[in-house]
Amino acid sequence: MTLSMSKKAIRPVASDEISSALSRAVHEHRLTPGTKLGEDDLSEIYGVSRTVVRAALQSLSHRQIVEIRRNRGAYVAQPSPTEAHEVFQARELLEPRTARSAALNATRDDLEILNDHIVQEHAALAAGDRGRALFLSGQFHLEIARIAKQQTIADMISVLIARSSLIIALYWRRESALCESHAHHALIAAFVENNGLLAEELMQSHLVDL
Amino acid sequence: MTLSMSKKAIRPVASDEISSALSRAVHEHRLTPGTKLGEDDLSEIYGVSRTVVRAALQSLSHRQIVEIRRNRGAYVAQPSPTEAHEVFQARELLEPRTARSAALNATRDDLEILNDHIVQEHAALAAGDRGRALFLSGQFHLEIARIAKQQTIADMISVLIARSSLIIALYWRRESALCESHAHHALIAAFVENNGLLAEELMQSHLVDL
DNA sequence: GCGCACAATATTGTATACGATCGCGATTGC
DNA sequence: GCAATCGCGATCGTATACAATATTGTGCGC
Repeated sequence: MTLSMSKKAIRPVASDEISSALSRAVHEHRLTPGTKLGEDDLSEIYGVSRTVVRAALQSLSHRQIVEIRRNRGAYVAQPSPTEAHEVFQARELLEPRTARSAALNATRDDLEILNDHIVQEHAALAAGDRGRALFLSGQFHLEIARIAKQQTIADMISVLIARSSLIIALYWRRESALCESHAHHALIAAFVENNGLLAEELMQSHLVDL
Repeated sequence: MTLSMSKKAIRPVASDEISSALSRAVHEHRLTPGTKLGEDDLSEIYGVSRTVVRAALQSLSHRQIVEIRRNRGAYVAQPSPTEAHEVFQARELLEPRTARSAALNATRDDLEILNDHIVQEHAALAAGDRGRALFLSGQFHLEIARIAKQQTIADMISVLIARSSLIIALYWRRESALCESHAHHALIAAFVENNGLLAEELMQSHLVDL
């Protein structure tokens, strides 16, 4: 508790510390779909009042990471199969073309960052931290949207990635986190030679794989 | 006050009554970009406490309709030119393909609804209610996403349309609301004959026009 | 006359308190 | 013995109160 107090003193920032913490927990599959997120519990855990917890939960609910049922509380969302299809169809609409733009915009620094993502992902996988690997894999896609200098699209992709993580938690069976690495490597290769069309096609087939 | 109490009794629903009311006001250009939305003012106007007003404002801020500056208050968003481009690029990515799906899915009832939208839009325009015409024009696009049975994409388009309304309020000069009607009519025609490719192209050029 | 500093005011951020609603379990009637 | 209902506990929704921060107005000094 002393710790949380000191952290709060250091950080005059807002309540979305909590929402991003929860978001990350969902990304890393530390919170599984259907988990109840009681307001009192969270306010106890984070050492703040229910007011700020509610704000965080509402934020997550807008991003469809949690579902708020009136007078029932907040639960980690459980996307239906229909929603799952919708999410990946949306990603197929957004990401390939964004990858093309990114391939044309990518600077040397950008490539460095992307490579770093993959390195960290491998490290996490080697350490057995599958959740963190999954999170980094999502951040890789998000980074591409950022490189394409499309903040608006990046925001949309960000929520789609979060929902994808939930979908994976619900409907995934195979341990096919490895094949992704290859796809990501191939994407970077396309970026290196500024091959927009190739990047677009690679992203397309990468998404179809899922 | 008795009135508001009874209304509250009738409606057990939540606080997003306020957020949708504000959203609509923005859509219809009754609230212009940069307008300050004071919490006390709104709570007075709607006869509720600041708590619920804050929730509504946060909701709108997540949809980027209002911008919340810490300890400064909430203001109707003022999209930068960069953001404006991003919004329309995102719409160009999403809407043409969605229109194609919609053209293939559209039932007779759907066409009825779309026609009704246009009729109402013309009526509003004839009545000089340009704001309402603009709102209905946006709803037309949203309806297409609904017809395509893509709720996820529809949600994204919904926020893009809202932001488009802000962009129009900021950067529009010509009174070219008329040409839209023609484009929408042409889209319906493509829907009638289930011509997906035509619908996609029409939507594409329609968006490029803006 | 202008600028800066300080105080007063207003507005937002956070916490707490109270009322409403839902779920669950025990009790009672059939 | 089973089921339905009533009551209790828990949790959420809303309002209000308090604290922190920004803004504005005023007065003093230069």
